[in-house]
Amino acid sequence: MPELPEVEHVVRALRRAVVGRRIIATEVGLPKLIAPSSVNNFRRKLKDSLITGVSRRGKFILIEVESDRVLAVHLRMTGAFMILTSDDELPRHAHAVFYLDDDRRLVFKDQRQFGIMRLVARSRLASTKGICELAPEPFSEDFSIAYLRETLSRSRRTLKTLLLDQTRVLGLGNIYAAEALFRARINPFKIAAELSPRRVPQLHQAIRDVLGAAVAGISAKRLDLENPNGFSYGEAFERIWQVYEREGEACLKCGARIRRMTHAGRSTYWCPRCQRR
DNA sequence: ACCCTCACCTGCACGC
DNA sequence: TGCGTGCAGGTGAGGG
Repeated sequence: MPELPEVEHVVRALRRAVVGRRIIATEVGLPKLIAPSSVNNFRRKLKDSLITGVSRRGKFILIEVESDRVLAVHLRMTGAFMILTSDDELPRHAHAVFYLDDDRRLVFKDQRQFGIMRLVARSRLASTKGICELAPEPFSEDFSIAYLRETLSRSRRTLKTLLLDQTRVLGLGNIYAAEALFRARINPFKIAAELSPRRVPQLHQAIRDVLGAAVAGISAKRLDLENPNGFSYGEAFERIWQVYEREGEACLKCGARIRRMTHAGRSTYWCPRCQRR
């Protein structure tokens, strides 16, 4: 489910919940989750490790453990962490369980089984495939207007597709890509290289605004991993969705009917009046 | 190098 | 009730 703001929320919640805890034992019920590592190797390397920090790179959650290793986790569509006490029942699709030294369990569940976990040496993280190709963090100085202008100018893909490419623009997914384009009043089917240079700053600002507002909106909900009930991502920041899942509804800015089209395999929503070609 | 389509999975909502 | 279809917030492999 998650795009960068949701991942950031999980990182903060994990930080509160597990930093300083030691992993006593690990169980993995879905070997492909941690492939190509073997389950035995994975368990052995994590055994008795202190969790020293939790950070993020793009949509990867980085759980730092002793002996300078990092557990890089990607939630993909349906991955989620939760904290259980020793007598809570395991939820469906719980594929990895980390037993902590305070009698709680950190559980990774994933209905669609797309999520991945890789235990890598900290020194090799930056050169790890899947991570080394990622674009600059959207709130870093490296993600500048000049960077975006240069990136757009080199692509003949549509803006919608380009915004979903994590090696070009980091952090957006299908919802926030649509929201950012709406906010910038740019048509999703516009060829990236053909976007007028004077509109690049608007798009740049819209990307940061959408991601920033979502991070703030989720953070204000003060959700944590110990109380997963009642936690629906959609619910957490639904109010800021202005076009996503609003096909046929009136545009909040101009009243025209929001349209939806399948493009590059994904639903794309836009306002035909605010976001003319 | 680029870009598209499909594949990876389960589950849910919908129409017949 | 069941069954088929389409859809879901992500990405990677493989092909043109």
